[in-house]
Amino acid sequence: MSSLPHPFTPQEPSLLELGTAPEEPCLRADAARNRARLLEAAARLIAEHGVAGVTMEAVATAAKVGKGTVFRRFGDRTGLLMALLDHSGRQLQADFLGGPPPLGPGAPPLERLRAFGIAVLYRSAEQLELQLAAQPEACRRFSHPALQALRTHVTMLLRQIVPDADCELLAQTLLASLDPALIHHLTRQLGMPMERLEAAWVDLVARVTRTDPPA
Amino acid sequence: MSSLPHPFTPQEPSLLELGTAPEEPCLRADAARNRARLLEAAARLIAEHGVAGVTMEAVATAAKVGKGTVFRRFGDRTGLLMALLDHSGRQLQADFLGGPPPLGPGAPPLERLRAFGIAVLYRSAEQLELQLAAQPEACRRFSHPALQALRTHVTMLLRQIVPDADCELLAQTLLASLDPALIHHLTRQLGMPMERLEAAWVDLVARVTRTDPPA
DNA sequence: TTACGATCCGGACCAAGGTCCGTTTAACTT
DNA sequence: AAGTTAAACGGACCTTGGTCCGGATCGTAA
Repeated sequence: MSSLPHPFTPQEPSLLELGTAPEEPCLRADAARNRARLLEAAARLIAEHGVAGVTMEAVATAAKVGKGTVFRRFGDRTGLLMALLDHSGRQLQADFLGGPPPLGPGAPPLERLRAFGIAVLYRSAEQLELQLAAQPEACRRFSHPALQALRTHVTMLLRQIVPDADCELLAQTLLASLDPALIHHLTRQLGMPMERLEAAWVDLVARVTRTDPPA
Repeated sequence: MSSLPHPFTPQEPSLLELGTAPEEPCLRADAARNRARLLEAAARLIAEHGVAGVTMEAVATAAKVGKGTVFRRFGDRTGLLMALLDHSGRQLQADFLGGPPPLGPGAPPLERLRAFGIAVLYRSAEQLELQLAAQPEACRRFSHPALQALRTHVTMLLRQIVPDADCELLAQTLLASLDPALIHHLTRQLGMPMERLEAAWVDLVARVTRTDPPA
């Protein structure tokens, strides 16, 4: 894998200010320097050997730094990848918070929402390799036979209810809202009661299948 | 972690018929025997030490089998966990394919769809530990600050458009349909063009925000 | 400038996932 | 019953993520 041209080619001159330690108040001089070095090295490795080439040891070596330093700074491999991702993340964030319409303020909410989704869509389509590397195994869940069965079933039901819609993709969305990881996050980490999730599901189904656009 | 009672307590006597090699046509006698042994051992390990205790070597040892055998049979750790999950997966599948209404055939599609989501919801809520273990890192993505910003933004927009709805959860759903891994799956593995995704997003937004009296 | 404490660095070390290949064995043939 | 072959087995071996702690450095205060 990854012998084709990689989407992540650092053209920005000021890669050093990439992710200026958001949460950590102040970093000791050497720590900050090493952090920058590491991010630069990681970006270079990605450009040269693809995401697979970003081994913690390789990054450490390329940055002329000890392996332990990488882990102390970024926690783990995922943390490092996330830090790299943070850059474009903040870009998009700035765009819809203060940029020009229709993404930024000024346009009506509905229009902004449309533009938002499309922006995310295309941004994701670029950094796929990196995005996926930060979430190992992330795509296998979609091809799991059991899930495919669920999807087929939901698609079939949708076809009977809203024949005109893109039922495959609608089914994907519905199933995405039932993702175990999401449920875990909502109930365990955010403390939402199951009843609320249940109500939200029923409401979502109602909205999605409401079939009366009088044009 | 995982010192509390584990949700996965094998009470079923016939654990051996758990996942009877769905795709692989026929398994050699010894292979089938070892497969069963491995699944049994894995289930026991989970019950005793939680999912974290399910080390490939531990499973192999407990099943009195070589490590290589585990990998040949299940591919990797995720594969093994998936195989364990398959059981309840097939159960649910049978329920909505041939079970009694409202889940099974007999009820109107809309009602079945509602019941379906709720069933998945509660099933997921049980096997969380296992589900999550099969998708390492799966829940970290939700707490990532960049994603939180997106969510806040979408929630805010939704509040302006459909103030009566549960906008937080609606936002979660919308964002879930923009998940990078999902986009990758749809475009790369299923070959859908971006234009279709874009259209689906616009349609989804329209459906979700359609604000006409259901009553 | 010196002294000192907090912070950081480095790389040896460990555990666990994943690979490889020579050996064994089940299933089928004659 | 013996032979043949494709498949399965086992466990040594490699890689890589992650931990640990003695020693080096930075920032600061005197």
